[in-house]
Amino acid sequence: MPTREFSPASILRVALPSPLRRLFDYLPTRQAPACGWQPGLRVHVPFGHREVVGVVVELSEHSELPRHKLRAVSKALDDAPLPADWLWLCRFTARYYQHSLGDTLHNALPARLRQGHPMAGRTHTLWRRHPEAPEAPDFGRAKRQAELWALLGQHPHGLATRAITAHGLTHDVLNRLLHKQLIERREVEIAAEPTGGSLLATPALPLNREQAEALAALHEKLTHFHPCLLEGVTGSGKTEVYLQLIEAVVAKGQQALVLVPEIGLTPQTLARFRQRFNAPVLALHSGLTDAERLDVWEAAASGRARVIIGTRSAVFIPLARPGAIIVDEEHDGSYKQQDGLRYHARDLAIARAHYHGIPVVLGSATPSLESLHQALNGHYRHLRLTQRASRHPPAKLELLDLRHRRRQGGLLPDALTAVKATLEAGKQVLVFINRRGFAPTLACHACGWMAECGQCDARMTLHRAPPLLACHHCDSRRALPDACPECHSGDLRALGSGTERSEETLQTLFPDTRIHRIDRDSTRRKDSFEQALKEIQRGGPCLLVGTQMLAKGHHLPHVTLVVVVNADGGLYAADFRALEHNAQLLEQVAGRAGRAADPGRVLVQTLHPDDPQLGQLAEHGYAALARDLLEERRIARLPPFGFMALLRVESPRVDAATALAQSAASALREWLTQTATPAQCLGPVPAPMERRQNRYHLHLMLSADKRSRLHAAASFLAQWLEASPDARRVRWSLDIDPQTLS
DNA sequence: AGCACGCCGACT
DNA sequence: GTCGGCGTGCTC
Repeated sequence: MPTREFSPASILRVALPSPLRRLFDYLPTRQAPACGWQPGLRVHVPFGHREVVGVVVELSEHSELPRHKLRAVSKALDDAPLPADWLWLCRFTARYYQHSLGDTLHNALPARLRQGHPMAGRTHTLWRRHPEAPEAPDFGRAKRQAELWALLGQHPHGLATRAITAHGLTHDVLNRLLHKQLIERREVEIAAEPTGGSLLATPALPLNREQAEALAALHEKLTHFHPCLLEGVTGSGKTEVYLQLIEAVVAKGQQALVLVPEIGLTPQTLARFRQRFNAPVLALHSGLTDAERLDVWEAAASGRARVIIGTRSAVFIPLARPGAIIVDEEHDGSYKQQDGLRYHARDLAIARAHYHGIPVVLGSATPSLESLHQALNGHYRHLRLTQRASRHPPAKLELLDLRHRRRQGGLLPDALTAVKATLEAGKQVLVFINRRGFAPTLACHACGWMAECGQCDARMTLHRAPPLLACHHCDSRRALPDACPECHSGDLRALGSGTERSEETLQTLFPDTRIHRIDRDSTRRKDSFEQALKEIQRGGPCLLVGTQMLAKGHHLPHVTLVVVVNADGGLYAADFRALEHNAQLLEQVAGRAGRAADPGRVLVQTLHPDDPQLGQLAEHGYAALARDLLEERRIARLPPFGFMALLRVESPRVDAATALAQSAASALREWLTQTATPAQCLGPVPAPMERRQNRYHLHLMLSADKRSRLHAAASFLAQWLEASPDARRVRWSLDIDPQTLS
């Protein structure tokens, strides 16, 4: 076999699924794979006392180790390397986030591939009517068999097993018809499946002037790296711009990758894309089996899939002919992975678009300050959509003073009056409370005792259905005490209110009104959320009580009043991003009001009605507040004007965590001084809520004005930790560009 | 991370 | 006697 430009390698440098941030050298097997040894080939190798799957990333003539210490690869798993774009992105990610390359590759590979299963030659079973079967066989009383027969009649090219079982038909029914030789099965290689026909299924919608301008701007540079911020108020038609951009990309024979937030990948979203394009639109969502995930991977890598929609991890999908990347709701927190490899999918999408030389569109009604900054300083193209389809201007926030005033179910009298009027007018009301459960805690009115979690520095939340105390930071639960455990008084009271309590109180105030509570507890059952949404979208007066789940994305055309029970969540928090996130959330919630024919009202209850920033948000909206916040960040040299990395250290033993954090800090400070690196090291400090699940958390903050300096310091820190024996006894992780400080 | 090795306590 | 707790060390 010819090896082309690759000389017969003497050493294979392999990345392995291990936190160790280095490669491991192996000797090649006697016979090379068909393509010769190349970076990107998966291999089985002996590693310590076990066999693991690794990826060859370099070929070399020499090893640092003496030859007799090297072991040989057990076997090559592929006869062609993994996609080059994928490999590039993984290497970039590992470097940027200071993470082991082997572990990064492992994370980014579909489960089947990381388990060592072969890439190619996979087949689907398709079932169809036997060509020689009679037209209308008699099934007698076998209703299921007749049903299957009829179903296959509609699909002359055959139907996949999964599609058949989805109709409620079992393997047993299939086998019976197979036995009677009425149907036949075919194994079809997945790579050979047809790719769909004409481009447009349903016609594009007409664009307004702003949409047309945005689209024209995107069309200008379809063959270049072209980062764009599409800042469009709720209901301004961002999705239509995405769809028409994708249309252009697909028409050129290229692929589009669409990233959506975790809760954004709904059947409706998917249906909207699928209806629009009569080309393969594949979704990567949590409901897929490992085999299906691999199918999507293969379809994207081969170019058969034309549109791929997925959440955070979809940024790693390989693309044969990339044409554009879209990041919808780019400010959404779910794009940042919060454990292990802490990558930000939006940032990787930009890096990827740069690598491919293609446009990337970041869409949001409430852009992150990072993206807004890049748009304002000209690094990104700034496209704006300010007109709402409904012609009503976005509702202004009306601030209601919570101080010294009675409330029922969390609502002030003015708010209740507005609720009553709205319901009487036959419209819907959304009550937004960012707290699930019945009440934030249970307190003793006699001695002041409060229910605290035994494992966390946190109060336990009172739940009513079922009745218990639950910690929202760990999985501990407790039965409700009959009396105060401290003073044995029976006067225990719920303190404050959550969604359950508001629902209950509002139901007594509006006994004839249908109330839907939407939070993580009420939507445990698989499609209960979908069901509730359907009912809500049909119209008719009702009350919606819910958390963030309701705030994001969902189209609620009959809601004309939104009440925010408490807007103060982020106002005076320690986390410098809290206000940005709080403002984004408020704007999103407010966007739920009056999306259809009727204008909306948004009532925002607050203990700080005179707060200038809340006032700015209420009076001039998110865009105005965001510019103020950017100015504050500039003065404070905070992101996006400075760069940060956060070392988190945790251990069940507070002394071990503290000792490591302190010695890491002094090692880093010494290094900063010696190398004269202009970067700052702050801490270590106890993390907010220091004890969680009986583990103690400490933070060491690194900051610098230039990304390269931050990178150098973070790189030193990671190497120091990896070499430190003490670091093996505690858990630590380095978070580059942390999104939250908790 | 995994996994083996090794050294101590409390069981059939 | 040995089963198993987790501290320590190593992985090309």
